[in-house]
Amino acid sequence: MTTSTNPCPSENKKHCHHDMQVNCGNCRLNTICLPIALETDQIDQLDKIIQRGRPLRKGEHLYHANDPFTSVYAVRAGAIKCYSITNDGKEQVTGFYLPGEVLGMDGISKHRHGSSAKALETSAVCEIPFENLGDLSTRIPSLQRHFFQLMSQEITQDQELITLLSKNSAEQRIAALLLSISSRQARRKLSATRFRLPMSRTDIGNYLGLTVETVSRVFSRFQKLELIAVDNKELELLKPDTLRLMVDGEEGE
Amino acid sequence: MTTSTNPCPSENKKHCHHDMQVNCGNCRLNTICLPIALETDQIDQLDKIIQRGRPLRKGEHLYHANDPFTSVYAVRAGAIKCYSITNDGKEQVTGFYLPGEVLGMDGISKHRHGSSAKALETSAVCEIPFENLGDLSTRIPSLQRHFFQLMSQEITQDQELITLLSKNSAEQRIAALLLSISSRQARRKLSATRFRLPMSRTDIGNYLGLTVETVSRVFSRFQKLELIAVDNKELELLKPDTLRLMVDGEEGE
DNA sequence: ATCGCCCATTGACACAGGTCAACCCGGTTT
DNA sequence: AAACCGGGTTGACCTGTGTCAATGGGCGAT
Repeated sequence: MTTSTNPCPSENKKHCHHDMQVNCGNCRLNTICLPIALETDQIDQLDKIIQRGRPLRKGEHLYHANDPFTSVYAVRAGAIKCYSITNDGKEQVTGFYLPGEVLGMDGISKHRHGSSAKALETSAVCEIPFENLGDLSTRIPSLQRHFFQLMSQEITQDQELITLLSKNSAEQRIAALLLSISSRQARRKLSATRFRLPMSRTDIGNYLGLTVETVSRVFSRFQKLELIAVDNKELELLKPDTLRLMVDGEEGE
Repeated sequence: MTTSTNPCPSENKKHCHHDMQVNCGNCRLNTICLPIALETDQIDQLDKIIQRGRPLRKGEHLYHANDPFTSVYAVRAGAIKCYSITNDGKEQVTGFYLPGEVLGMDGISKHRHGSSAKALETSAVCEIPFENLGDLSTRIPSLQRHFFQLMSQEITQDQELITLLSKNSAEQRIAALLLSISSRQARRKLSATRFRLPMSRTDIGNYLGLTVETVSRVFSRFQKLELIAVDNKELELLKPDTLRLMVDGEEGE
């Protein structure tokens, strides 16, 4: 409920007293982030292992693919894009992470990050050293359970994306992405119908397996049909129900 | 360390005494399955919570989407296909699971299975009740770590599939699947170049976001180019290196 | 054997989305 | 203010894959 939307207005300063005050107990995201389902004193324990660095500026990396894996990260503000480079040198966007969401879990298996993570805008993240989280999880079973759930959720989401890519048209994919962002906005108690897209058209296309041109055309088409109103990255969903219908599509029947 | 490679040679018989004797300690898959990295006495503890039911016949379900989630499963023999039904009623294959592989982890987050699991041929699975596994994990940190790794691996694999679907041609997708099965064969010390595809062309197409017709045409083309030899479901990779090149593709350059 | 069924293959054609190219717009450099 | 640059939009055309339809082959049931 701060007046400024930017968590750290003086982002150039090395230390931002704003950030130093943050902890899981008072973070306004603690009902949707890792601490969910933890007791107050357990949150304090979790809090002790979490590290909060300086904010990332747009374009800065949180980690690179193949960096040794040490931590997972929770987004506190801003937006992070995860991507990997395919063997033939192309970028593949694997996900967008918004405040309250946890990224980096794909690095656990190989002890190296499987993808790179880059700030799409000025962002703040909480670093959660994985060793400590593992230890703590053996002492707080509900934390272990919750973390299992987080990973399982990531799997479910990836599988939904797989379905989207393998079965749905360009329009359906884009409608689905817009609705996904919308519902994640709602989870944070922000407007579900008006928001700013943190990522470029190119990123959207890359994520959804489409070219920029197609993304642009679909946006234009949606605009013409008055399903949405776009002004560059500012977006308003005018008829979310219609979009929902497109995604849940009767067409195939 | 058994002499027979097939854990249940007389697979038509309702009860196969072989199966009743199986435990993690003597299972020939224990170097690639869950017990990996456990001590002997820890394996015994794991073994105690694992349940081994009767084999599944082809077409039988291990669980259905939306069944309450209680367990994850390790395949001991045969092959399992996981799939979900999209909101417009189409099937989406989300994965094929071969011996030594663990499935069902997408159910953890919602306490319900996110997909259905069906035997592609006569199969045997080990059921691992998740509550018990969680408890045991708090006492055996290496088990917890390994299970985290398994889930992370599933995430990585899903992301690879996402990349495949969003960036690669029909030929590349199919080449990639063949190589994936090949390497999983090798992991089990079976031939990496000759094997039987347990799934139908339709399933392959569904999994890879292609139609049956396209799958069939690509198989024919590969056959004509003498990259593979196909006889219905029997497959031989004649030039795995060429296939590998197709997947790692220079083309885009 | 014969029937029926399902899976696989092949061909002809259509179309969604990719490719290539031109242009626009807002911001930054000179 | 001119030149530049990256991101976005739009148009014209092309192509890989889907769609539809016909045919064949394997296998279980009778």
